[in-house]
Parts: sequence; C-alpha cells; structure tokens
Amino acid sequence: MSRVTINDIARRAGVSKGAVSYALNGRPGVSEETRHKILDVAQELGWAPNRTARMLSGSRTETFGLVLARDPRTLGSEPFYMEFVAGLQSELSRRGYALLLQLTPTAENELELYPRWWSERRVDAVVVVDIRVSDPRVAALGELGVPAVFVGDPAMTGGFTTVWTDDATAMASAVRRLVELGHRRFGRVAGTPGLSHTRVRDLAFTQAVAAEGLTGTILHADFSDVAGGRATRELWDHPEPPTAIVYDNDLMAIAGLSALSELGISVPHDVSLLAWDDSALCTITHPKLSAMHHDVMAFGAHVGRRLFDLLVGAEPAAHLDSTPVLVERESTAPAPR
Amino acid sequence: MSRVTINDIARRAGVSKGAVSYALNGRPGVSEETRHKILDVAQELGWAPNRTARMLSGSRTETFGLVLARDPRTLGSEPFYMEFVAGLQSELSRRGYALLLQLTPTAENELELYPRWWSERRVDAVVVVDIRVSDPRVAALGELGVPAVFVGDPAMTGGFTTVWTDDATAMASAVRRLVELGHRRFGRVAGTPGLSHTRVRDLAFTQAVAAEGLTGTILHADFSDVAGGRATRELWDHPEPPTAIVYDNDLMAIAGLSALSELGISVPHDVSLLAWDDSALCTITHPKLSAMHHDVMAFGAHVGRRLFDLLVGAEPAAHLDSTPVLVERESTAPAPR
DNA sequence: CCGTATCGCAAAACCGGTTCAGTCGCTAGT
DNA sequence: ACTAGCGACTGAACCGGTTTTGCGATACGG
Repeated sequence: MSRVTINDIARRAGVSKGAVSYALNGRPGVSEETRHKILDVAQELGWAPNRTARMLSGSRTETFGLVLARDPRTLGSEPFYMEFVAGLQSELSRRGYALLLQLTPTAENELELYPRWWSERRVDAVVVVDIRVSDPRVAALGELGVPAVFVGDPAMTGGFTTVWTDDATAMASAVRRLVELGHRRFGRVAGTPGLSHTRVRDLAFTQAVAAEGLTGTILHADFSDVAGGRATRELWDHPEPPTAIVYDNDLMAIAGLSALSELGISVPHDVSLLAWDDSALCTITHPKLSAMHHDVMAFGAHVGRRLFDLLVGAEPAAHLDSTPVLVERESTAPAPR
Repeated sequence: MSRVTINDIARRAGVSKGAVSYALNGRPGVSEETRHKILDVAQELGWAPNRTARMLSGSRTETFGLVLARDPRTLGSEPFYMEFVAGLQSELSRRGYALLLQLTPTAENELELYPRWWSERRVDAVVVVDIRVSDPRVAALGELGVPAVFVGDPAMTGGFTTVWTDDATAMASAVRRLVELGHRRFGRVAGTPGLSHTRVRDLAFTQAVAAEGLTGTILHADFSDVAGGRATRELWDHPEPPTAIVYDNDLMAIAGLSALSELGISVPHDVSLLAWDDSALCTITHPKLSAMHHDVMAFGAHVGRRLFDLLVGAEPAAHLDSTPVLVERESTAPAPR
C-alpha cells in the first residue's frame, strides 16, 4: 500500500519535486493553479507524507518525550499520571504530534535517557515531572540544550519553562477550612520528601498551622498505599493524635481510611481525612473522601500547549495552572469535642 | 553538541562512509583492524546514530504503537493499563525500541489512527487491546498489512498473533471455590458487553454455575466505579440476592464494596466479593479484597516479546499467558446460612 | 603460471522529503 | 527601450544513514 512519494506526484502532475513540496506544505513558490493540480493528484494517489523523511531534513521529529520514573506498581494505582498523559495527549494529537513515553524504575535511568533521546533526535522537547529539590535534571537538560517544560515549583526549575499549581495557597485554604470546622491538631501524610511539591506543601502546612497557633505533625511516605497506611497508623499512635489528616494524594488517603477503619476508628466522627488531586478513587470509598480537587487532565493539556510554545521560540516563563480547591464530601466534619 | 555524523568519523579515520557503516553495525566488509580504528574514533568523537536517518533507509522505525480507547477518567483509575504499559516498556526499552502511546476517547478515532501511523511509517507494529466481538480492527489491520499483536481471545483475532489468558478456566476455578465455601446464588458484575473477554467470562460463569445446578445473575457495567456501584446495588435489590459477587476488575469491586457498606451490608459476612486482576487497590480496602490475581506487568512483557518475534517473521500464533489464580483475602468467606 | 574467487574498501546511489540557487518570462519603472 | 524586480518553477544539494556496485590486491585452484 501507499508507497506513493512526492516523486510520483511530481511525475504525474508534470512538475518538479520542489514544486510539489511547496504546494503540499502550503507555502509560496507555486501558483494557485498549480497548487490545486498538485493537491488533486496527491489526493488521487492517496499520498501521505513519510514522517521519517520529513524529520530527516526538517530536523523536527514531531514527538515529545515523557519519562515517568517510579515503581510501576505505584504508577498503576496512581491515577494522576494516566490523567495527566491523557490531557497532554489531547493537545499533541490534535497537531499530529506523538508522545514518546518511557517508564523507568529509577531516576538514574531517566538521566541516561535524555542524552540518548537528544543525540538520536528522537524528540523535539521533553516534559519533566516529579521535580526534586536541586534536581540534577535541570543542569543535565540545560547542558544538552533540550527544550523542556517542567512541572513543579518554578523556584526549582532553573529558568526552564514551568507549569505549576499554587499548592501553598491550596494548602493554606485547606487548613483554614479545617480550623473552621474546629480542628486543632493536624496531621499530614506527605509524599516523597525529596520532591519539590512535597516541600512546598510541607512548608505551607507548617506555616498555616503555626499561623493559627496550633500543632501539626508531618510524616513522609512515598505515595504508595502501604506507606500511606503505615503513616496513618503512626499518627494515630501519638499520645494526642490529630483530628484531621491531610494527604498528598488519593491513594494514601484511601489506605489511611482503610487503616483507620481497621482500628475501629470512625471517619469523619473521630478524625477527618482530606485527600489530594481528587481522582475517581475519592468517590468509591465509604465514606467518600473530601479532597483538594485539581483538574489533572486540564493540567496535562496546559503543559502540552507550553510545549508547542517552546517550538516557536517562546521565552521561558512560569505558568500558573488552576489552584486546587476543596471539595467537601463525607470524610471531613466538625472536630470531635 | 553531539553533531557527530558518520561522515566526521570517516574523514577522521581516513576511510569511506560505507566502511564506517559496516564497522559500526558489526557486519562483514571491513578488517578487524579498520573496524577497531573506526570504533575508537566513534567513541572518541562521542558519536550516536541519528535514529531518523537510520529509519529512512532502513525503513524500520524501532517504535511500536499502542492505542488506548477509553474514557480518560476511567483509564486513570484503572491500574491495569499503566501496569501493562510498564511491562511492555520493560521489554521494548532493553532493545532500544520506543512506545508510541495514543489515548483516544472513542474507538472510531482508533481506527483512523492505524492507517495514518502506517502510511507515515511511524510504527513497525502495533499492540491491540480491548478486543471486541467481531472487532473491525482485525479486518482493518489485516488489510493494511500492519504487523500486530492482539491481546484477547484468539477466537476473535482472525489469525493475528495473540496473547491471551485462560479466563474461562480462571472463572471456573473461582466459582468452584465459592461453591466450596457454600455459596449457592452468584452475581457477576461484568465489563463492557462488547468486549471479547467479557463474553468469555460471561460464558464461563454461566456454565460453571449451571454445572453445579445453581443460579447466577450477570449485570453488565463498563469497568467504571459508578457503574460498578450501581450494578452491585441492583444485584442486592433482587428478591433473592446473591451471596457471592464476582467482578471484572478491581475498580468495580471496590465501588461495590463501598456501595454495600453504605447499605449497611457486611462483607464478607453477608456477601462475598471477588475482584479481578488484583492491583494494589485490592489491599487498601477494608476488608481487603480477594481477587483473581494476574501479573499484569509480566503479561505486558510477554506481549512485548511477541512484538519482536513478529519483526523476525514469526508465524502468527496464540500464546497463552499465565492463568489468573485466586488470592483469598478478607472479602470472601463461607456463605451466610 | 594463469584464470578466478575472495577480501577490503571506495564511490555512488538511494531512502523521501526540504530548501537553496538559479533560470525564465513577464511587468513595471525611468 | 533597457533594465530591475518579481513570481513561478526547475534542478540540485542536502539531511545522515544503508546498501549496492566496482575495483585493485591477494589467495586459491587447476
């Protein structure tokens, strides 16, 4: 099938290769009349561009890269990534761009990947997620000169284009609402400590709690169900356990809910739980989880648009995505007295 | 950086382009001595192949395609796909192959995608999942001549290479075990009715139940939490509700558990629940879900190996993956008397 | 000792596009 | 009337590899 090349079109239309190229790409250099004839012939022959050939001369690959460096099992049960990818895709596919997705178990693998992708000309730009504090990828990508959009705290992304959410404000509003509900002792089950957004939320949490003159305990986990359950139990083991716990993702919140219910502790009667991201998982538990809602698909789409900006030479900038907003369901309630 | 081409190597080593190509690809045509010199120079210059150029002449793209046509929100909370992709990746990346992943909301989009990918030479082969009964993709891919590995019931994949799991046997053993536990009335919350594996499991379920002279009710849902919860409530509304319910994925099982607990029904005291796939989600509920365990990552890896088989001209065949096996946790128990 | 494989490599063609440097004919300016 | 300028198009170079062909030198067989 479809072994039609522009040479065939040129021959058939009685013009040169170059003219065909101009015509098909809608650029000046041919008359309207000739252009039409060429387009007709192309249509008739069922021509489709050979992407590979186009890449070779154009040196654009029309592909963006994304590396997810996490344990695959966590990755699977963590809805964030799939939704993010779906949103990203929605922008890419409408412009014929493809996503090169690589899952690697470790962060070291990821660092090896970028030089390879770049020297092999496999991608035009990359998306970098899970930004860590003093992330080596900033320097690595900067050195290679790979166009990139970072997803995370702009303070950590060294001048790269960055899309971020104002987690500090979101966290402050979450704590404020819980205080309103009468809570005085707070717990936070945080994600991996090295991650920049974990840090941002840690700080915001500490400040928000301190601002009210209250106490808060932070335990770090790794976003996994197991760690989330463990941290929750540990919080409960305190002599004065918190009456409200804020989680860094949905999965840990569900695990926490499960752990508490195993201990015979009632949510939200004894303790309020607040998840983060608000995926479909939040509504399948009993009680349904209140959560800091964030439209992850829209977030992904936003990142996609910034990738294209990059290609047309946009200046690096920090772009603020929508701020997570509290959706109250059944897992938050007035503090027990 | 790294603008090194084989021309640079040739000039530096004082040989021709062709010789360099032979040397770098480890094929006959150059002496060991020259080969060594060339490899040394390549190393020294930090050469990396330009994948695009190689693709153009070689006509291999070193990329496989995968389309997931599902509602992105379901996709996100459904651990199956991410794990599958992770497994697939593990095989591809070790051989330098890339995965082109496309998420589309509808199945029609998917059908348009294959001709485009193929005529643009974007992929060497594709993986086809979620096989439906009389799936149009069989004919479409056959006509295009796209090498493909199907994931599903070999009876439905028209002579394509297929990787499948023996869901019929798995279902039979699940029912048998539940009968052993004293259950007599069964419910099944199935996936989308058009899917071939839903059909296979429907049939196996019906047969297994009938073989024991018992009754079983099947309700079709769409793998989503909402539909899973709804179906569960509906089953419970029967005059004689089932005492054991088998689900087609984890998500619906969790939603069912939540729906029942909302109705004040105790699992496993009043009713036993059995999930399918056994992702991390099964252990974060309370009670923990018993499940038909399937190593989805290994499954993905298996599919990956078959893709490479395809490239070296292996005959189409049906390859049986491991059969799901029952893992009993806390959601299954002897039938209430 | 001569004709013929074989080896090691250079040179060139090729993959399918894009792009640049000209060529040609026509119009407009002086 | 002569030239400058422009639009439309051709031909060729180019992107960076792979692959085919050809050629001189060496080894081999009769």
